[in-house]
Amino acid sequence: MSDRQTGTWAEHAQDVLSQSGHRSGQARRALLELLDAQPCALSALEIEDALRASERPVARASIYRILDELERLHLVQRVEVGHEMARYEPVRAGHGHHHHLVCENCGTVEPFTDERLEQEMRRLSERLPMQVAEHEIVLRGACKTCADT
Amino acid sequence: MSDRQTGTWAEHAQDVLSQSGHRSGQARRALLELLDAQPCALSALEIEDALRASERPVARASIYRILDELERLHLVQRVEVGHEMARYEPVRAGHGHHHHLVCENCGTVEPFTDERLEQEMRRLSERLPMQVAEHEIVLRGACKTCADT
DNA sequence: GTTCCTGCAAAAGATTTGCAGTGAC
DNA sequence: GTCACTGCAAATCTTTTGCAGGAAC
Repeated sequence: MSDRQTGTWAEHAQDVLSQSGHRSGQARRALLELLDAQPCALSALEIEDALRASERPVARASIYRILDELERLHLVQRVEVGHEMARYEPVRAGHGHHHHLVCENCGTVEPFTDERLEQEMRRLSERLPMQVAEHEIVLRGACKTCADT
Repeated sequence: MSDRQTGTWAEHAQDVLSQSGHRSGQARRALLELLDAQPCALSALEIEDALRASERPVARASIYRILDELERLHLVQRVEVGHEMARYEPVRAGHGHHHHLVCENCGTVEPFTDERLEQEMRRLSERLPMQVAEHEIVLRGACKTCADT
């Protein structure tokens, strides 16, 4: 909220982390940079593979621990898109908020945004018997490629 | 679509099952009745416990197999509400379609419905580059009880 | 009688935990 | 020097699979 708009999400995350008493290790740094470069959500195992493929592998347990902590600090959002494993993506203030299309055939996950939908969600949040902190919307079906086949 | 409106969901499910070439076993019958009596989604393990508590226990493997089949036939919907396991609930034509509020504090899951939201989803489905078959919406936050504490 | 349904036991896959060594501050 | 961070291995938990006996039609 009170951060400059300049700087990457990874830098922002580092700030938040150090302000909440964390030290800076290479595993978390690598993970933050990887996530920052992604257009959409990655699973823990995909993160492990990606980091192993680059020059800095990170142990699976560390990945889960780091993602856990990032989620607790609301720096990443966990997204459940289906039968598979959980996925994680950076939470970027303002822009970047989006939802997901999941192809039931090929499993592809794509992001989408819609302002009217967001308005509707804000209205809903007022009306419901709950203090709503976040929402998650998943649409399932056949993606263009699979529908045409 | 072409079924009478009378009869329970469990009966309807039995019909669909037999029409698609399934026989009728006691495990599936017990599971259908249990699901039919629930107001909201149950996990496979909760189903196992509930059935064991009643007079007709069903093996865990059977529960998963049956839920799988029911999902394939669109008789139940799988709902992912968080870190926990998957949950399943009956799909009732027309009425009964709803979404979920999840309390991040106590884990309670509650259903809600909203017609304007559904309209918005229909509009969205037309506009997106995907043949949308279903949608799932989860709101997270603090439920009334937890928010007041 | 044939084929599906079910239970049991074992396997698989994702995620978590315990512990010891290394590194940040 | 202290305490957080990380890796490795083992454990845990949910879900899946293989197989054999029993039930439905």
